[in-house]
Amino acid sequence: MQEQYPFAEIESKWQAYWRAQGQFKADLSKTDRKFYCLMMFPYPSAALHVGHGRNYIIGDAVARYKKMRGYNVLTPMGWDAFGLPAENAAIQTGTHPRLTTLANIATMKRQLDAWGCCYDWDCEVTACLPDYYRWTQWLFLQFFKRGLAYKALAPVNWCPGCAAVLANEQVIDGGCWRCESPVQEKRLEQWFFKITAYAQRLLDDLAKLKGWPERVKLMQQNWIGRSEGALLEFPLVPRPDGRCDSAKSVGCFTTRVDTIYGCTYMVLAPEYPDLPELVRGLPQETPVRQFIAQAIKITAAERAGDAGEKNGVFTGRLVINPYTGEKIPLWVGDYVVMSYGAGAVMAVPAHDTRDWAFARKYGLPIRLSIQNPEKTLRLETMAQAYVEDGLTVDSGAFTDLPSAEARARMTAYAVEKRFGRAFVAYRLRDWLISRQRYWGAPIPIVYCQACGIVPVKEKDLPVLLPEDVEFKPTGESPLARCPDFINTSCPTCGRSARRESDTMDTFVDSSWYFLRYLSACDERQAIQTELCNRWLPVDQYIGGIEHAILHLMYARFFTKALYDLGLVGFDEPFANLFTQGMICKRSAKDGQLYKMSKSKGNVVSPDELIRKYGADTVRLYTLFIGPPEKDAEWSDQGIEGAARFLKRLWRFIYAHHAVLAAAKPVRPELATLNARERELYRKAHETIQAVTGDLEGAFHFNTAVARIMELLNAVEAIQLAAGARDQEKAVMRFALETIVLLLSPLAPHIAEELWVELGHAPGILQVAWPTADPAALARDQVEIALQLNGKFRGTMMAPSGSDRQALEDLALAQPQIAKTVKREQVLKFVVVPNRLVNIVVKS
RNA sequence: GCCUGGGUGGCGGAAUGGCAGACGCAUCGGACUUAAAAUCCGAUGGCUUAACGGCCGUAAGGGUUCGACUCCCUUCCCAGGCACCA
Repeated sequence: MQEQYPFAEIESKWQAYWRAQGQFKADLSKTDRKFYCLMMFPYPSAALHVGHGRNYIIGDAVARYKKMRGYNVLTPMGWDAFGLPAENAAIQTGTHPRLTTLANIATMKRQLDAWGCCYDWDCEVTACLPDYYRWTQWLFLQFFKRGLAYKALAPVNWCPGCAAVLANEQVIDGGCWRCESPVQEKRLEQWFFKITAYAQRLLDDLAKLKGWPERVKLMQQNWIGRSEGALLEFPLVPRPDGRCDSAKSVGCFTTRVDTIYGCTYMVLAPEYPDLPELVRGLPQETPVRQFIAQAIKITAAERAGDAGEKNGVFTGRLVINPYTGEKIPLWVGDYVVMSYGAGAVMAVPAHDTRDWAFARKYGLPIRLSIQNPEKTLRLETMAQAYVEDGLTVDSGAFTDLPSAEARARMTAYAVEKRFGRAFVAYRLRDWLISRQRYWGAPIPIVYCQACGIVPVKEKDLPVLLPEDVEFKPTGESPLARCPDFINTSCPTCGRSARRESDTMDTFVDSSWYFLRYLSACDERQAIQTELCNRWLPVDQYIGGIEHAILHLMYARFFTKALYDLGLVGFDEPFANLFTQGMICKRSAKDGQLYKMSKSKGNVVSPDELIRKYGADTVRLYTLFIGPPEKDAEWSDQGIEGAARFLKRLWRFIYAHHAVLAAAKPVRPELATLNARERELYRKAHETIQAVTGDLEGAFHFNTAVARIMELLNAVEAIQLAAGARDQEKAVMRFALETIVLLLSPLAPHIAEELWVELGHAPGILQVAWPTADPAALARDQVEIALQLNGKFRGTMMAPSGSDRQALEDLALAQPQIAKTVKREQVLKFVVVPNRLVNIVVKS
């Protein structure tokens, strides 16, 4: 054993050992005590930085810990390898995305190895290779067959930066999730997955996800946005010019039917499909058309940013309030959203903030239909809408009912009179999956003049991405300009036809990869149902909070759809989810704290740090940096602490190597230990207990590392001499072995090496995780806190398990108490056995 | 605006009703060294005291309790999610 901690040498040695021994090869045939440990697979950008590392280091620590606890652990890794950055790089440099992607994968794989993160590489999947995307296409066809994939003309989010459309989930604050360009609304024909068909199940089944963070479930719940209400038809008053309308009524969705008697007008969204027809030939046609043109032009971001200012125009048409028979004006307004509910709202200005503002602006009537419990609302004195529930007033047969009851009875009335029904609206929209870009899985569809939209035959999959393509983005897929790709024959009639030129959103690729790991090399089928049913749901999923809605909702949707298709026998993919916080670093430019990213120029490369300190140091610091679910600031100085700790551990074992080697390998006998030995022995067991609790429960790696550091501090406080008693040597050896074992999931290389130096056979992962001995944890004497009227007044020692009376007597006998307090003065003793005595006296 | 988290030394953080500040970073002092680095030892919330000690202190204010960083109420601030969603 050498004096200096030779991290570089031992790290490559043990990495080779793990690989050679196949330490992380899962035996898929055995599923008793199975543990599927999954980390979100990375997008192969240029290289990993220490911020990415948190995910893999936590995952690796969990996998190693579970292995030592005797689980059959599956930890696969793969690559979310399709995506825009590689294509954008190709536009700039001319290098094909396939080449840069594969080169990046090689780099990142090397980095993961260097970190000591171990995976079963036999299960590796790479989303951009035909043997993977072939099955992504196959799944698309299954969805298509079931009507879950459809093409529709719809207003979509267009990102001018990426020259492609985006799904709703990919629009953040009106901008593109990737490049932050303001998103524009366009009407385009696009492919969608019918995720809304699963809205209710996605919502309901959140309750099943006991092992998910509450905030992630809440975010999904908000995103799905379920609202219960009623769908009501307002009959159209016939046109003044006597011509006919194709629609007889205008439907609207409301959650507040109870306010209907206060409804004084109705508003349509500018995009309302029937609107042009409704106004055709009327004097209002021109102003309405102008208004529509203007409203549609402004982007979603502008609309959101300008919330508050509401604009609209009268359509010249009237509708009839089906409850009152009253004729009310029909308006068009830019505050009504087409894609929610029915694209129309019944306006109750007295009881809705937006309607209030609109009515005030355009001088529309305001009528009170809900009274507050104090019955103090007067229209003349109201400064804003009263939006709470209350009691109905001036509501005909429904007057004087509590809001909830009014809603129930009014909805029932609508059903009875056949002008409405109860309805549930969701905020969730269908998932727009087509992208006008090259580097993705082609959508396996063919357009035939005669047969229309025709799916590619399954036996003809994959639809291969052509190699030689002009990448420049124009808003049309580069594939559309590739005649060899585009021109094909119809799978049904054989006549000449065109291929779909759009590719799939890369979130499609990542919605099922965790299933493919179980059969990565299967050329006959996408998913091995039996195997998946035995290994899933995933026991522990680990990834970033940024996917709380995006990937995590898409993957849940896919799993449910595949369940319905009979391809898997479970309907939730991830039983337990852990979302780690991001690693941030101050920017050298402006001193602000940013998420580590290449664009901010604040990345720290692991390569250099591993060269300087070793992988174990980087791992230990990454785990110690703070609570893993919270964001943390990377500190170049902080890592020194982790480095010092490992060096101290190494040096201590080096310095006592001979003594320890000479020690008889005996288990310490409690009864024969002296006080000092007993203390260290207990500390070791306390550490086992604490660290196990930290790893088992909520992944408190930061406190686990702190406990192990404490144990080393206690060890170092004892100078073990060559002539020390056998018992002392035995306790010392036990404490050191405990440190090494507890450290092995966190800093595995040094743990393997020191385990061997302590005289054991190689292969610490095969060693059982230690358990704390209750007898060793027990104490004869305990320290008890003394309080006088709740204020701390020192401590005293007492025999463990002393009863209340004994503790009271002992407390009164303590000099600092006896000085000022006599028993007669005591009003009350508060005794917490083994912890505290509080003496309450009259003050 | 609504919904979630948070706010503790110079810094990252620990403690979830019972000795606030574990562990680490930084800083200061000392040892070793010709010197420096590395390493080791010690100090390190504020005020006060010659000292023992005392008082104050977990965003602010109030409450519950023998006892509150922890529970409750009010306010402020920060972060995240949703947002003309009817």
